[in-house]
Amino acid sequence: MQQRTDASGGIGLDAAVERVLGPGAELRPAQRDALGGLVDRDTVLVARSGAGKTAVYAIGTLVSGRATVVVSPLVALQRDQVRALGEAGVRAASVSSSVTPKQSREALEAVGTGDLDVLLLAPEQLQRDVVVEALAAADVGLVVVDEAHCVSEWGHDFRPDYLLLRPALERLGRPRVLAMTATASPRVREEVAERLGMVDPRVLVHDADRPNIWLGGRPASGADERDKAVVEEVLAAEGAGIVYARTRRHVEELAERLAREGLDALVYHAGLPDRRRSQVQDAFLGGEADLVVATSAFGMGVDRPDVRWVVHAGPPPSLDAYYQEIGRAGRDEAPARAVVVHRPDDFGLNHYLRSGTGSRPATVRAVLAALPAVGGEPVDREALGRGAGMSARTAARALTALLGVGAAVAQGEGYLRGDDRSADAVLRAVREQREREHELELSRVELVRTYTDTLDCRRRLLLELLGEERRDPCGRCDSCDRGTSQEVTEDARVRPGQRVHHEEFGEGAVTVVEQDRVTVLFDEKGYVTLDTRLALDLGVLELV
DNA sequence: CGTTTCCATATTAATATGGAAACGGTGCTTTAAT
Repeated sequence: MQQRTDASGGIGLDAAVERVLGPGAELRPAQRDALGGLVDRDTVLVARSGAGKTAVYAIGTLVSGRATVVVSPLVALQRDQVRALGEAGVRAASVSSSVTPKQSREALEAVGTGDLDVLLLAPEQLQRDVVVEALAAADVGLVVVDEAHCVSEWGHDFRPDYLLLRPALERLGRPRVLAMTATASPRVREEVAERLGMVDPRVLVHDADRPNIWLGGRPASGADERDKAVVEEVLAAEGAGIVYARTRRHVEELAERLAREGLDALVYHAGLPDRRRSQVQDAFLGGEADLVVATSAFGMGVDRPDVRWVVHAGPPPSLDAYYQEIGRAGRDEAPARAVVVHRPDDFGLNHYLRSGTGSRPATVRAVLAALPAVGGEPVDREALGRGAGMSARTAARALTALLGVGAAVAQGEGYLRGDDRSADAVLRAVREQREREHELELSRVELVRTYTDTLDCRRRLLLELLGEERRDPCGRCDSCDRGTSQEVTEDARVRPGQRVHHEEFGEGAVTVVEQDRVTVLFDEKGYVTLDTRLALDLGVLELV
């Protein structure tokens, strides 16, 4: 174990850099940027995988001499992360259902005594009192939210504890927060910052583009045509690759179809036993297998440098998700290829999958009734569940909705009413809020259609969505190859970022500009793609 | 939203049609019995 040196308990920056990165190594610009000011302000760091995001908090932790808590979504990856941190000279451990209670207890004690630098855990752990109390008593200087896009992508429905991170952070005494992700559109970045309760955060964006990945799209009219196109793509591709399908069944079908063509494809989805899943992932990562057909479950942790291509058999649920998935290709920076084969009818599934259900009204009503009135004594989640006659988990889900409309607030270690609106008024507000979110989600699904159908430069469209303005066509997508990409002229009337007003949809910001279409993210309505000339000339859309 | 499955009903009494119902993706948890 290394000796701490200076008075604050931390070691110097140079020493920390050397310990984490190795002798003689230097910080990359992205890392230097992120480290400077890390202790002064909350930070959202968007940097491509392989940019050394882990080193940022490892070094930050060693320098500050205080403990760091890392919220990491997948328990299955935490063991590797702990090991990697250990090799970098950082004392790390994790708390989860896959370590023994004894190990968990010891890890929490070690944080308290300053004998541990980094503690990794899933967001669900921060809803357990033993965990939060131990961490609140310890000297935690930084909370890192890794794969921070999960806050937005998973929080709403799938893993609601992501939305309860904010009150958990309050209970820890609001340490500095660093949210890290490889890709996120400005909308997702804003949501992450807001959901985590960041105040005036720094937003650092580095190298969103992956210029070595060639982008393409192939339309198909029927299911058979679509699958045939996928097989063609795979047959024509060289090197290791991933086929993404939307359902487990489709994954299995495609694997069989590829087998008939003599291609040995491994199958990966969450319906397989854990043992099989790790076998497949290890085989792919280890290079014993070069072809995997998978659902979106195959993703985080797939860090093989020489993946040469990614083919989507059907549209992804959002362009944020699409960029995540194709980002698994070409990490070695050698040429790679990403093709989406799309059929109009397949968008229906994404509509369903993105629709989300939310708590039943009766549940929301019961939780609301169980909350103490304004000025009362706050109750914790367990008590809330008991009071409402349901599991703490079910209650927490409804609580998230109530927090979202201000009908509930977190105070200290518990929750209470945020105002004295009637139950009917609150339920109406919850329903309206859900409808707004739903509409926004559906508009994100439709935005994928804008990408698949475009004749203009695909990369420019994707990058503009991610908040990077580009004028010149990229030269490495099918539109550019075909010559249908357009130069953006200096006198273009709309550019990304421009605020606009639409007579029906209200205020919004231009997100993507194509040859003759413009996509606007309206504050209330979500993403809408319009015919630029028509909208502007008829006065339907005005520049603000 | 679209596809598949299931069952009832219809008639080419063993297969066809149709309409209703079910299903579709990501993972954390944790307890009890081997």
